[in-house]
Amino acid sequence: MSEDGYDDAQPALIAAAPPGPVHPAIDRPVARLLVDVPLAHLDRPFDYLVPPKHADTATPGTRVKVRFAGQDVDGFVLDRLERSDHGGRLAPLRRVVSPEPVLSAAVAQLSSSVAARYAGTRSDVLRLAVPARHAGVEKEERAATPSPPSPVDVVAATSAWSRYVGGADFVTALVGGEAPRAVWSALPGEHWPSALAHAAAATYSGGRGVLLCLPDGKDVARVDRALRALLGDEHHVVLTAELGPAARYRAFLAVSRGTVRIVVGTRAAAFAPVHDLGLVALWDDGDDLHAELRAPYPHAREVLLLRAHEEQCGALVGGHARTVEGQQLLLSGWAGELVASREAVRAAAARVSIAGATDAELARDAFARSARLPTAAHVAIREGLAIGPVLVQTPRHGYVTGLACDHCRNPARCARCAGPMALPGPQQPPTCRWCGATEHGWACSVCGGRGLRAPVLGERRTAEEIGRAFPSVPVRTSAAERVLAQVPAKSSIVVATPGAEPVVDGGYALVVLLDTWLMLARPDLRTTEESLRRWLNAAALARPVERGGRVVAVGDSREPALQALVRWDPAGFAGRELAARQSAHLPPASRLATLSGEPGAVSAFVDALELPSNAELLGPVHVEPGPGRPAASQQPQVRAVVRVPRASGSQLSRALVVTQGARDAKKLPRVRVQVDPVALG
DNA sequence: AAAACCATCAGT
DNA sequence: CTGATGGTTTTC
Repeated sequence: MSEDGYDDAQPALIAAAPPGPVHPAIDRPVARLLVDVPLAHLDRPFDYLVPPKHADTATPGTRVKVRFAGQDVDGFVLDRLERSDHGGRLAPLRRVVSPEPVLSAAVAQLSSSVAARYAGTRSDVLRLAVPARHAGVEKEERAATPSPPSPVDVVAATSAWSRYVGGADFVTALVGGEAPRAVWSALPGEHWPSALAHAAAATYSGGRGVLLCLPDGKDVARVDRALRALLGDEHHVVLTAELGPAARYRAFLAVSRGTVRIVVGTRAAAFAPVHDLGLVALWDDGDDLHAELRAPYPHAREVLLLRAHEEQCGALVGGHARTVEGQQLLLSGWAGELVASREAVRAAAARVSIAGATDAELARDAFARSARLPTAAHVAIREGLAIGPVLVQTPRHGYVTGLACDHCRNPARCARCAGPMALPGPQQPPTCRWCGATEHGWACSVCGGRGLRAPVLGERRTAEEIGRAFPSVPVRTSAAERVLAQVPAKSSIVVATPGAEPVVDGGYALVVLLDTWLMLARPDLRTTEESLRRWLNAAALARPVERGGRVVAVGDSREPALQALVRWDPAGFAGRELAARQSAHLPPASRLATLSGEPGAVSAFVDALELPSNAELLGPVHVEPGPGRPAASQQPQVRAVVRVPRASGSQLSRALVVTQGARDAKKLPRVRVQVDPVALG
């Protein structure tokens, strides 16, 4: 972490008092502030004179308005000083937007570290960190400081963690004001919202604040309920974007003012100015919802780890799966492992089996070809329904946009450029999504097959098929547009897309994972890791083996990720995956940045970069104008990739900032820089 | 977006 | 050598 320390030290303040009009002497008449402009070369403090009428309100952390380069811009006061080291004359502060100190010293520091880590600007980070002001909320009567919590049951907290080796010690350390750091492999069936709430309560009982980050609103709601059950209503707040501006600012103020010191929220909550932070926790850190979509694209895990480092607090990174980044934290010794014994894992897990979808099995199994459901899975559903609810996980509609060979199921690739094939319309021949070539006589390059199938049917179609196969059983669906949080513990079938699986009291009798081969066909760096994560998360919802719980994965039993699922071995898988990344020079073993934009800009950027000698440069290559933003510029887009060994990561980030700054100063076309992007196709 | 800066050069 | 000019850099 220390390699990321942001060195923005200013020269000593030796200059004489500012020339120009002298105000009646006020205490520290100079305000040092960050202005809200997105240009990299202006990401440094600027000094302004504080007029006497603002002497008491323009305090560090407040929002102000200043005249900057001829226009009115917003800024945050970082500090008040006796004198400035700026040679020229200082302009006066125009207005104090609000005397509310919304940018704490800790978060100001954090913003610097995050900007440095992601080669972005502090103003971009601050836009993510500090929610928009809502004047009405600010005027509301201050919420009363809650009465001290009823004594937290530390024994209960300890016992909630006692199934993990070192779990009790972890809780004790949190209570005692220490800063333990752990990568937690949650047991299948674990009621993890309670476990997180217990860790929070333990930290709180030791007099410190807590920050819990969850992937989505549904998970936040579950932890919110667990915290209410443990501490009542007044000791924590929920902080998510979906609250709306007023409620969000109200929750933020309660935290910023120190009224409330436990925060549960989604990725933006990672910046919440919790007082006396004692623990930061992140659930399911492999979920890509933790990656911010706006520049500089920080990942909640990295933000929280930087915070744990800077604010010297405990850290808990947990999930059913283990990410390679989590594995890296263990390998480097930064965090310790919080896992259950093999026996405890075996006892908590369901019996996992693989229903074959190999060539030979499919050839014999007519039902499997038509309904994607091998006979073994069909039988398992029938048996499962006899004792409880059944969950069927199916890849999202449109999850894979390409076509696949209907015989060997390998993704169909363009003969010319190896791009993915798609059907542009109902009566049209397959077309390459990269080069646009149409393919009238397509043949599979692996098995020679000539049939194509559109591989993803989506959860509705799957539900229809399953409904036909089990006509007497209610079939529900849960997917992105309509997510069910919970289903009753009755015999029924739930078809859900990954991440939208409802929970059920007592667990599912059976969890079926459909089309595992499809998830693995995605052309991305993290495909296998991500697939295993999704399977583990669904499989963790099944009952333990002694209560008849089963998991059936439809796929190829030779697939390593499926074998890791059968053995319930997320740690072993992460270890092997990290080793593979190390030898392939991929993150997190390396630090990698993508530079995208129009061709001339990207190559000029690359030429100007002062790369460390051990850097590798790949590309630039032409890329699809990503589906992300509408056609703002019809310019062709290219992408270059730069990577360096992990130890040189901060050097790379600094070089990127320098080049971006130089280009911004010359008003050259912008190049989008993404450091360690989550997806790299 | 506006001001300050700077190099260049025609006119003295 | 000076002052006007036009493009570039800075922005407190």
